Order: sequence, then C-alpha cells, then structure tokens
Amino acid sequence: MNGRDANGVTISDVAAAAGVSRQTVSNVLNRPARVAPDTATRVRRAIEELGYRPNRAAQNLRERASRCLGLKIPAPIGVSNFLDRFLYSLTAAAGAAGYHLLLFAPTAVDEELATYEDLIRTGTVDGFVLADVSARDRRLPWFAERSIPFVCFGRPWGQEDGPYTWVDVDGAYGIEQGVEHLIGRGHRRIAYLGWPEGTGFGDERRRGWLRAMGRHGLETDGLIGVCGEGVAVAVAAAERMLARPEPPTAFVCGSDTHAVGARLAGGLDADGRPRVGVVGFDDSPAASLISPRMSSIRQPLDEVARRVVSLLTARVQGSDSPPEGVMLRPELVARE
Amino acid sequence: MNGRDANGVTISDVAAAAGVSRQTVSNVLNRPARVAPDTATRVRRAIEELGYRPNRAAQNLRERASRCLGLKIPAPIGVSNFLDRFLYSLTAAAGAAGYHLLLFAPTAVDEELATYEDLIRTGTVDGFVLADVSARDRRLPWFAERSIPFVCFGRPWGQEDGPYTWVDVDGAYGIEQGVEHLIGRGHRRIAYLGWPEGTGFGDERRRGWLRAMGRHGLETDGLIGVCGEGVAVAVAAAERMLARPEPPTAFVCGSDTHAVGARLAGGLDADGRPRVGVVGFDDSPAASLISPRMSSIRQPLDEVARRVVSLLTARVQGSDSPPEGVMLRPELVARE
DNA sequence: GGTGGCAATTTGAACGATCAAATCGCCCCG
DNA sequence: CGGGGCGATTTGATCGTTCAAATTGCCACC
Repeated sequence: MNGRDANGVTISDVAAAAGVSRQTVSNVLNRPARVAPDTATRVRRAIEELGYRPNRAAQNLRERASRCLGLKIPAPIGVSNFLDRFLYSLTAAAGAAGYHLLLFAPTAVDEELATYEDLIRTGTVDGFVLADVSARDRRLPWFAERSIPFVCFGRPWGQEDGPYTWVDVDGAYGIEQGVEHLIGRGHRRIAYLGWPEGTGFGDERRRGWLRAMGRHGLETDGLIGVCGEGVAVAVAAAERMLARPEPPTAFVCGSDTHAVGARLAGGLDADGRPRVGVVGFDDSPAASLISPRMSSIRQPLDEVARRVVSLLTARVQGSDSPPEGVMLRPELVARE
Repeated sequence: MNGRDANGVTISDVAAAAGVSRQTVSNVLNRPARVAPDTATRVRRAIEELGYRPNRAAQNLRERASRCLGLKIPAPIGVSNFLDRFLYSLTAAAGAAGYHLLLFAPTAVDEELATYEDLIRTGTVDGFVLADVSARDRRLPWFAERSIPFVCFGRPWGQEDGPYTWVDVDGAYGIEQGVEHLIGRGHRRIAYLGWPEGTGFGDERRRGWLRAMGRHGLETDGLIGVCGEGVAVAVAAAERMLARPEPPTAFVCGSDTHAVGARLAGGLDADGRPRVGVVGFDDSPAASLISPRMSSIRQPLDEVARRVVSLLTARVQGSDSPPEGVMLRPELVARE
C-alpha cells in the first residue's frame, strides 16, 4: 500500500521487485522450505511493499477448486432465527478452514436440482452443506450418483443406510434430559407436544420422551399432543390437553414454538409463576420472549458447524474416506 | 449428460465435437449474432450432448470479476430473524442479477477492515453489501478512499453528506402511520418506546412520532421511554411508564422487541384483550408469539434487496454514476 | 580438474475462458 | 477477371497462478 492502485499487483510484479522469478515468489508463499532464507525475506518484503495478494480466480483455475461451499438458503418461515445462528457458526467454521460460504436461492422448486448441478459443473462451489434434509430427501441419492460432495446437518431419515455423511444432534437424548429435569422438579404427568409423525427428527424426540418416561415407569397414555407450525396452533393443542380429565403438569416439547404454546396455554398463577413446567427445544432467543424464561435444549451449533465443515472439506479435497455419521449431544439449559 | 464425467468438459471439447473452433463456441454463448444460424444450432447441440458448462474460474480470471457480492454476517443477537429474511431477499435478488452472495465472518474486530480489503484484492468478491451501518461508520470513508464498491442498507447516519450510495426505509414515515392508526382507534396518550439516542434509525423513528403527535396537537411530555436490547428491559421500561400519574394508553415502538415488552407490561384484561394499544416495527414473526398478534410496520425487504443489488452491480461494473440514496416506504400491517 | 550430487532457482506449459486481429470464402462490381 | 467489401470463422495472445522439468551454482570427492 504505497498509494498506487494495488489491485493490479501480480506475482510477476513482486518477482521483478525482488529480483527473482515468479515461481520463487510462489514458493515463498506455498512451499517456504524450498526457498533460501534470505531470498524468502527479500521476497516477503517485496510482497509487503507492493501489497501483493494472489488472485483468487487464477488460483481457482489452476487448482480446479473454488474454496467455496454452497448453501441453499430456504425461504424464511417460522419464528426461529435458527438459520441465523447456524449460518454464523457455519461461516466462521468455513473461514477457519480457508473456505467461504456461497449462498443461493433457486427461484422455482423444479430448478433446485439444476441449480446444484450448475454450481458444481461451473466450479462455482466445491460442495454443498444440506441443512434442510427432509425425510427420504431425493437430493441425497441424486448427489451420490453424480459424486457431488455434500454433508448433511441432520440425519438422512428414511435412508439411514445410504452412503451419506452427516452431522446431527441426538434429539432423543436431549428430550430425555428434559424429562429428567421435570421429574427432578416433582412432575409426574409429563406430556410431549411436538410435530405430527413423519418428520424424522420430531419422531426421534418423541421416542426420547417415551423412553425416559418408561424408565421411570410413568404413564404416557393420553399425554401426546401434536400440531403443525405456529404458536397459535400450539396454544390450541396444549389447551386441549390441559382440558382433559387428568391433565399434564408439564410439557417437554419438540420445538420452542411448541413450548411457547404450552406455556401460554398454561398461563401464570397469581404470583406470576407458570402453572405448567415446560422444556423447549433449540433454545432460540425467541424463547426468551416468554417471561419467566423457559428451560430449553440447546443444540451445539458451533460444534455442528465445525464438524460439517471438516467433513465436507475432506470430501471436497478428494479424501475417499467412507461415509460417516457424527452424533452430537445437546445440552439442557435449565431456567427457573 | 451421457454417463461420462461431465465435469471436465471444456469449450475446446465442444468445439471439437461440433467441428468448429473454440472461439465460435464462445460466440454462440456470448455473441450469438456473430454466428451463422445453422452453425449455432450445431454448436448448441454439442453443448447439450456433452453437458458443457463454462468454467467459472476461467471466466473470472479473464473478465477480472467474480460476480460475487460480499456480506459480513454479524454475530446473531436479539430475537429477530431480520437477517434471515433480508438474507433470503438479497440472495434471490443477487441471483436474478447473475451474482452470488458470499458470506464471511471476520474473527476479530480489528481484522474486519483487513478482511474486506483481502476479499477485494484477491478478487474473491466484486463489492460489498453493508447491512449493519452504524452511526459515523468508519468503514464508509475507508471504502471510498480505496474505491471499493459498496452499497449500504441503512442511511450513513452522521455522514449523510458523504459520497455514499444507500437504500433505506423511511422509519419516520412508518411510525407516523402507526400513530395515525392508534389515533384512529381512539388513543390520545400515545407513548414512544425505543432505543436510547444515538442510533440513527432509532432517533429518526422517534422524530416521526414527535411529528405525528404535533400534527394532531397531542401531548408528548413524559411519553418517551428508552431501553437497550432485550425483552426483559423493554418490559421494565414500559412498566415504569405505565406507573406514572397519567399513563399512556398506547405505544408506538422502535422495534418489535420493544413492542413485545410494551404488550407484556400492559397485559390483558379479563376478556383477553390487550390493555394498551401497541404498534411494533419490522413485523418480525417473533411478534406473532404474542397473542393476539400485534400491529407492526413492515419494511419492504424484497424491494430493498433488489435496489441494493441493482445499485451495487452497477457500481461494480464500473458505472461511475454519482452516489445515490434511495428511500423506500414501509407499510403498516394493522391487526386486531 | 573433471564429475556427481544436491540445493536453489528458473523456464515452459497448462488451467479454460475471451478479446483483438487475422484469415477465409463468397459475392458484386468495374 | 482482378480486387474491394463483408460476413463468418479461426488464430494468437492474455488473464495470474502453480506444477513439472530443466537449469544453475556450489561443494566434495576421487
């Protein structure tokens, strides 16, 4: 940076300034051991003075890699800023690994696969992070056939035996922790409120509840509630459950949205204390809208992101390690 | 796609298959008028059969452009999924303009400027979207000195006279609409609850309230409340205001977080109706956690994103049009 | 003093695209 | 029948980097 336009500084300019060839400059940067120490310092000084930075397009062309990971950004639905948080962790993890995150949004649903293919074939990205894996997601076999590198956040439900690499959080374990927490606070009639059957992760969380309840010999009949997205429907579902003859005294929930619904349905007593115990899932900041704040099960998003990036970059770089699933444990954040 | 590995298909392969030179293939794609019609169809067939897609790195190298726009993803704070929503609009708008969005997260604060510079100098991105412009943001003059293309979402508060290009939403106008709405519902003591002075957009929203109140000759003394981030502090601030001798009957708020606080502080009457009127800002889905749902002022994020992208791509492509500010109008979403 | 070996450095080629200039083929006109 | 003009196509050079192979210089050893 000496006032001149530094954008046009190439490796040859540096080479000329340092009185060496361009390859030596390249070696200083990429294979320092090959270069004599005082040559290296001379070159480094020239790099510094000229403000040289290697051109990414040229590197990408030569290396046949873009050092970009692609992520489809889904249409924003729901209240959670889950994606916000994961995106941040993912971007940071990618950066630490020398990669960037490249976002795209296919315009039409039937364009989605074409968009993925295009990004790979043009070399715009080296691989994909799939953060929105649905049950029997048809993208997974499609990618595998074309040997397009990808890693899922979330198990490939319905095709667990496929040769897929994923990172996920053990939702059943998390819910079990939630049940234990409520039992510890004296609850015995603990209900589960979550999504209708069919979402892999939702079903798993429900199984976690069943297992924990069974371990303590607690009743589960009539204690399951399901509803779709949205606080309003969650409130209605929880109200129906509370209106039954032997209502639950607490809820573990498939999501914070469900949990907010349960809390609102239960209401507060005269002292401003919640009438029902509630444990949510995901520990979204939105859960803090409810006062007093709810307990919730926190997913280790930073760790998830790091593992996703490390698995994906390995595959991108041609490591033909076998498909691998990584399961992480969530953590109960207990609040008053 | 005929079973062979299509990732290695180059323009020369297509040329050979079609019996023409590589430049003719290039012309078919980029300058169709130069090519004889039947040659063009022959080439297009070859492209189709081989599944050719031009290599992005090679194009970028040659064109000296990456067709990527950079966006720093801020650490997730607060309950809003504002960024989620804007990011989606921005990605879609960029895609429509032939660009991609590239995310990055500088690790340390003092690395931030260096990160920007690096991304430009290496040619990783062509320009930046600044979605988190703070008052007297030092990045703006810094970019301008280096003629780094950028466009702000949000006015450059404190340096409005600088040569900066921005797109923003007229918050004062929005708040005025909110006040009118509350007046229409019979309210006269309408308070403003928002951020402490010093955030440009917050101050502007407060001025909008003052102006609308003044127009109707309504009292404003003692009707201003301020607090920082978070629902809890917002609740406390609203409670203090409601405890005064002549309390407000309604609040217009600087954000949905403030609005949720006001609503929670006001509480519900015996019929489940809110005791105070509330208008929020930003119409975030989090606002729907409150039941009945609040009115809120919605920013036209799709339009903002389109304008940002169109201004930025123009600057990136070397148009030396003068700096330009675009002001858009928000819209009141009135709810029961 | 010639030769082998080795470390340090340089040269040539390649990555895959596009621009600019050169070439080709054809028709028209004097 | 030769040359000008024009549309269609091709050739050569280039973008900035890195790999592989070639070259240089130096020292030790016989």
